[in-house]
Amino acid sequence: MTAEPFAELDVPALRTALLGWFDACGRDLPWRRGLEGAREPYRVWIAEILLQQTQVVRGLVYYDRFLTAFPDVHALAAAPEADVLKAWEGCGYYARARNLRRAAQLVAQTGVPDSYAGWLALPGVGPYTAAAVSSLALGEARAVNDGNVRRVLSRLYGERQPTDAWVQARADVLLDPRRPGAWNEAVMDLGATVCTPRSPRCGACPLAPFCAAYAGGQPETYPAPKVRPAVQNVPAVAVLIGDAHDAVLERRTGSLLGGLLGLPSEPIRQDEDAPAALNRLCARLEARPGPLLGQVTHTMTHRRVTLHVYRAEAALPRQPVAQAALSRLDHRALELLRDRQESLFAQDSLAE
DNA sequence: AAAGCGGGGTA
DNA sequence: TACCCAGCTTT
Repeated sequence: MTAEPFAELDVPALRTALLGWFDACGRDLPWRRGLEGAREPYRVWIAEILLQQTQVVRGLVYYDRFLTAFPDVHALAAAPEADVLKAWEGCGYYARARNLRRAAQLVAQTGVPDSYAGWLALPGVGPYTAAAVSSLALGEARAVNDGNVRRVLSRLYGERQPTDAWVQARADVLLDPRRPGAWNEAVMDLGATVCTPRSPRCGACPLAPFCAAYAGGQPETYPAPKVRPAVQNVPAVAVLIGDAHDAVLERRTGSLLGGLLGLPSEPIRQDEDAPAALNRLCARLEARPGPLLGQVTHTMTHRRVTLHVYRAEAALPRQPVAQAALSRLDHRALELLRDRQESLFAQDSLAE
């Protein structure tokens, strides 16, 4: 009973409808400079990495900042990792920035890839990004499969549980081989501005006459929500040595916030309390523990980190906070001291 | 195949 | 609060 729309779909008419809408209503975005199907590869590449799991309005801000700091692939390849992470600060998923820099070093040596397969071989470039860059910059007929495409096709065909392979197969069939780059941009623009997750604007949709979910009357229920793992609590202690402007910072290793700097910290283990973890941390640093400044909690998609922030004293080198790439969590921890200093200052002012 | 990885917007 | 965002890598 499902299925048949796929067979019955008038693909040429659907292409005409969507590309006509795109030519009239498509978004004007800074990485869309140049001829259709022949965009500047570097600009498209940076945009596609930035936009992975990141909404366009946010990506726009970082795009300008990043291209100003690293105008071409050679500038990016030559930059220290810390500079690249600083430009990425606040954008999340920091492995993207580290992989991007590594990939730029490869491209600077071997040249810009000239095919889907060549792009796919670069670190940080998966099937989506390789399809996007090769269609937009090289004119290659590769269909992208992202969250927008998944939602649009789920509704178009009335499939509530679209698998990755299911989406890719339909996207491959629909892709207009005469305008692959424009087609990919059109589906994504439709998903971002019309065929939105919660309240789609079907009255403005060029695909409404073709859409199974629209015909069924409840398009907003497609696709079914993804099941997500529960958020885990991660308690930890951190020490602030120095002040809010110059502090002892450590480079975080591992996957969580890896590559960023942050206040020295230790996890609070199952069988211990915060003071015990503080003592272990101070022993490692050869630091003298001080009073509790407060707690900060930061929720990410899959982790809720609660940091107990203490003062400490130690003869360790401090660095300027403004030049370091920090997570939101560490910025909040530093604000504990900033707030405290300001309130002390306010009291001093009142006393005079 | 599933988990892990940021941070913020939206309803 | 729940869900999502121009996904990729590792397990």
